[in-house]
Amino acid sequence: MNARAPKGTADMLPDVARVWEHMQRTAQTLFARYGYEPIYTPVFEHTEVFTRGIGEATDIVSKEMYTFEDKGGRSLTLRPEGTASIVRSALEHNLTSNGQFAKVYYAGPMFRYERPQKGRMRQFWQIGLEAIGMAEPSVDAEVIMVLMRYFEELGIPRANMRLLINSMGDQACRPAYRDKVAAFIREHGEELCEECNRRAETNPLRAFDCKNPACAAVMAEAPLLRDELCDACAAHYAAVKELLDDLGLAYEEDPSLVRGLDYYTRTVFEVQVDAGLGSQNAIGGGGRYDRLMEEYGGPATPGLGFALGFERTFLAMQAAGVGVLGHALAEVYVARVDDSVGAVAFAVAQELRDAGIAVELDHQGRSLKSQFKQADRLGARAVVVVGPDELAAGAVTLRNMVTKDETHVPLGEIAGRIRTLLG
RNA sequence: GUGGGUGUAGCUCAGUUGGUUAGAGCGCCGGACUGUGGCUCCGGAGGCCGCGGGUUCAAGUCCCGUUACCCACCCCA
Repeated sequence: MNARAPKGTADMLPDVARVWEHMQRTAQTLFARYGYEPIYTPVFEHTEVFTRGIGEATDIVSKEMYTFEDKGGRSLTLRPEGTASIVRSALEHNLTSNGQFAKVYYAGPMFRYERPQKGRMRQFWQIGLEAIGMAEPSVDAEVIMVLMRYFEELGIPRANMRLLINSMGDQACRPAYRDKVAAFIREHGEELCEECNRRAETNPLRAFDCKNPACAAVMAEAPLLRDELCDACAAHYAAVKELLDDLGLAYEEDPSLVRGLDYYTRTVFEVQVDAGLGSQNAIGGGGRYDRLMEEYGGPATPGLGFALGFERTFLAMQAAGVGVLGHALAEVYVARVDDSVGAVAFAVAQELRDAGIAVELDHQGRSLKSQFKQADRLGARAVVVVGPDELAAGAVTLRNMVTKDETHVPLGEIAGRIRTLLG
């Protein structure tokens, strides 16, 4: 058989899995300080959760989804992102009815059928956070703040990151603006690439994202949504910026920041880094989606959130020199001198483990020397040597691996002595 | 979907103009130290040289195909 993980997937071996767990622990404690609770939703959903939520015309829906039919004939899709599922779940369980709100976070794998490259996988991991049921600008500021604090807590210096923000407008002002951009594109059709011309019909705002220098030059002259926002959106955007200023959080306004999911309204943001990600640059991003729950047939319910990528965040951590986590796999190693005392060594190890101490021991009958090497490699601070000589007197030898002191310890006192030694 | 690069030990890589037993470093196991680690020295295990064809007296080395991975385009986390 083919013993290779499928294209675009990767095994997270212990060295990396340790980092993954560190990222999740960090998220748990930080997010809890801001009042967010964990939530788990299925990794697959009815396909329309994504087609309706993310938008038919987006790249994700039009060409990147893992969609399949199950044995009952249902069309299901492996989640390409997290927000749609969370909002669907909030609607299903009425989490935000009668003025209630939900502040939740999740972590897990997402799936998109794309050509893999640096910082891009078909199965990739995200941590996301959503605040649903609140429309106030201070919620926007809070969510953005949590995201920035999270990266900092992982060791990515503020100086390495760039926070970009923009406003996408709402139902009152975006449609008119959209038409304006479409008209602008048609007007300059000959100067723009084929793709951008097509965008005029499907998703005009995406033309701002085009990396073609000629298109970028033309689009720089296009009308900006910033200048077309309705009063309510302009006020909201101004309030968010003021709050970020008050928090001392530096940001850049980027009128070309048009994120690739249709559900965004008003505030959108993205965190970019310069080093480590190859041709990619975003480690996290998000925005408001005040119309999404309505799209699912629910009541008008505001919300916003962010998502960040494990793989890319890890790359950014490594670029900042903090990618490697130390690991002590055992606090204590129980060594046996020969097979005659193997059962005693095994029992001693169990006793210490029951006492809450991380213990490793040899199962394969290796030499004492090799057991000490192993103890050293695992970072054990003490070794309990079980040998026939001391055992005859009802004792074992306890070696402090740091000071090299060795003492005989009666069998019944091992756990206590080790606890003292470990401090 | 398109383009470029690379596939040799667990890992990182050497392998001269094709020449017969395919190497190094790290890691692993053992020994020097007859019951003891981190240093040093010595020894050992471990290789369908991605896969399939072809050229040749001879292919890890050349040619064709194929596949995998990497990187880039597109777009996103």
